[in-house]
Order: sequence, then C-alpha cells, then structure tokens
Amino acid sequence: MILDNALPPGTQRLEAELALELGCSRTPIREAMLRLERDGLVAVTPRHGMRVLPVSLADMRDIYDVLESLEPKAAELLARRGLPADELAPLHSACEAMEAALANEDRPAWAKADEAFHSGLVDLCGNRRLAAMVMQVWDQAHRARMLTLNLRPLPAASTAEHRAIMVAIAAGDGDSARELYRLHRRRGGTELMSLIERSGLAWL
Amino acid sequence: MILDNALPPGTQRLEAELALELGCSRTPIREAMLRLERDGLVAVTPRHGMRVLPVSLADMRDIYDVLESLEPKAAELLARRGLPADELAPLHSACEAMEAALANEDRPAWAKADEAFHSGLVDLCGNRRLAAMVMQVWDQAHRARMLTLNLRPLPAASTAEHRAIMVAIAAGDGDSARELYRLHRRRGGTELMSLIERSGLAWL
DNA sequence: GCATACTTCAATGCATACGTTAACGGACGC
DNA sequence: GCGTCCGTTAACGTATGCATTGAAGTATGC
Repeated sequence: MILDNALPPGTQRLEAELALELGCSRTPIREAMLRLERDGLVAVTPRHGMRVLPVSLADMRDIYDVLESLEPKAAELLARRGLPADELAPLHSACEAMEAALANEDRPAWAKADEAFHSGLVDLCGNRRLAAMVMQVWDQAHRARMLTLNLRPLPAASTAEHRAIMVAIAAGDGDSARELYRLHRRRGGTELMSLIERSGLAWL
Repeated sequence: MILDNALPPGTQRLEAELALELGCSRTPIREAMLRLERDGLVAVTPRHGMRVLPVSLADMRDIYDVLESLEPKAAELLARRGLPADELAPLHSACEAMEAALANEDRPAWAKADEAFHSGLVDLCGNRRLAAMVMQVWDQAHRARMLTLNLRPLPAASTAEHRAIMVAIAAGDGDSARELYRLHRRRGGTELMSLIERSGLAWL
C-alpha cells in the first residue's frame, strides 16, 4: 500500500485502525509496522501510531550514495562469478524488455524492466546481504522514481548503459562492469536529483 | 546474548523456551526474533524455533565486501562535511584509546576503541541509512573479530591507518579519506580471512 | 488572561487464549 | 523387515484481554 501510494507520505495510522481496515487483529499489524519501521518506510511513535515517511531530497541523496557504493560492487562480483549465459537470462530479458519499452515509449513497462534488471543483478551477485541492502533502499526510492517517470526525457541513455553493463558482465570483466555501473548510477542519480529540484518536489 | 556468545552459533531455541528463560511472554520474544532474523543473526523456521546462524568464511567475505563498499563512502562523506574539530572528538578519543591500548598490549581495549572509531565514523557521516547498514553487518562479524582478537599480531598497522584516516577527515580531504579507508578495510579483511583459514575456523 | 495541576481516556506493550498445522511416533499393510 | 498411512501433539500465528502510560482537555489559582 505504501509503495503504491495508497498510503501517501505523511499518512498516520493507529494499530487498531489498520487492523479494522485490513480485517485482522492488531498483532500482525504490529509486526508489519515494526518491520516497515526497520525498512525505513514508516516511523512508529508510541501513542501516535505509524507515520508514512516522506522522502526528502536529502533522503534521495543518501539513498543514491548507498546505491552508488553497493551496486557497482554487485556488478563486479557478478562479472567475476563467470556464470554460464543461461543463468544471466533474467538480465538479458530485462535488457530486451527495456529496449522494447523504449521503442514503444512505454514508460511504465520501462520502469518495470529497469527494476527487473537491478533486482536481477543483485540477486545474482552471490552476496545475499548486499542484495538485501540494495533492495531496501531501492524500495525507499520507489515512489520518487514513479513520480518522476513521466517528467524525465525518454531514458535512451540509461537503456544503452544497461546493455553495456550487461556485455561487461557476460564477458566476465569485473572492473568494467563496476565502473560502468558506477557511472550509470551517478548519472541517473544526478539526473533524478536535478529533476526533483527543478520540479519543486521537495518531498515525495 | 548472541553477540556475547551466550547463545553460540547453531543454538536452537523455541519461542516458549526463551520466554520462560527471560521471564516474559512469547510476544516480545517473537518480536525480537523477527528483528534478529531481519538483522541476519538468526534464522526462524516455523515449528523449529530460531537458530543462531553460524558465520562461514564465505559470509565473512560477503560482509567485508559490503563494508569495503560502504565505509570508504562514509569516510569521504564525513571528510566533505567539514565538521568543526569538537564534533570529531569521538574519533579523536577513539584513536588515542587505540594507541594507548596498543602500547599496553591490551587487545580487548583495542577492540573496543576500534569499534568506537568505526561506529563513530558512520554515525557522523550524515547518512543514516548507510550508518545503519554498516552497523548491521558489523554486528554480524562481531563474534569473528572477538575470536580472532588473540590470534592476530598486535594491530600496529591498523592503529596507524586509523590515525591517517582521522587526519584526512580533519583536513576535509574526501578522496584521501575514502582511499585510505578502502585500503584499511581491504588489508584488514584479507588479514582476517587468511587468519580464519589458517586457524581452521571454518565456522564462527 | 495565562500558566499549572489534575483528570480522563485512548493507545500501547505485554500477557494469555485458541484454532491450525506440520512434525513425530506408532500401527498397519506389503 | 520395510515403507506408508494416520493419529497425536506441540509449536506457531493470530486473536483478545488487561494494566500502564502519556497526551489532551478542563478546572483552578494567580
């Protein structure tokens, strides 16, 4: 519900309210709230329930700093694993889906393929902790990506960068994969950041 | 209890057992178990309770890959913040405590100061998410550090490296801080790894 | 009129209760 | 004797109950 913006940032909900809304008791609601708090999506303040956290521009900067640190490492690790081609199939198909979506100017499909590429990459890198951490901050930035999806120019550069990273990984070239990914992430980050600034969306 | 090895790796405990042991009901135990599971310290398997996860050599490699990605970034961010000297006091005193402990050959005190330095650094870097992630994997490696503390030579090199990082941060030199930290982390990681291998401690 | 102390009450954190489910042991068939 | 099916039971997931706590509103004194 939070990722789909059914509970927009700033929303406050008490345990009992959500229990009633979702037709269960307070116990599972409570467990979910504690988990969402640890995942950084909500703040739980006793007596006031949980509040869906807005994501500020500063938060986005923090998130992108984490992604810029972790994801290139994941690309490097994956390249060095030297997996057979068939195990890289998820990345291949994500690349192709991205290129098809770009040709059709279908932004939602592009975003979905982008997500598949990134989650596929960290899933395959062999480091579960790293993968979980990337997915955690990735989810936190989900709303921002969705909001800016239609504001940005068609992601032609980004699509090509994914393909280049894919090639480096398939070739087992860890250094290239890492550096290409770092550049990709940095360009995407600054682009998103300036887009947010220009559009006056200080809070997402 | 897990960090202090009061519940050694491999230990299995049911919710009800721990509730009895700790003198409370299942509810808070359950909440703690779910949190520890998310933190990667235990595995919860229905009908078998939680199991304290051992940390394998491969896990240590994963952990150090994460640390090597995140901590240098934290050092860079902190250096670029250009904090006044008094706000860097925790790092200064950690450095001094480390040097004193080294002179006294007091390994436990050294480990404590080392921990203070690293947690102080990520705390001050200004990126809460990054800090939380570092502390999470840091805790996972806690047992391994404690077990190897007395097996390694006196950490003279490490102590000097901390001081150098400290100087770079105080000077506001982000690039140096990042690279010095990366080298520090990499050297420490390979040292720990080979120590574990040599000592035959495949599981910690 | 404003600040302070008190009262009230709602939300929480934990304890307990209950129905469901799957793991273990025994019985039965082969 | 071995494999399979079934019953028992213990552990869990969720529901509910209860005491505690702190926030909001009210009354009182200055």
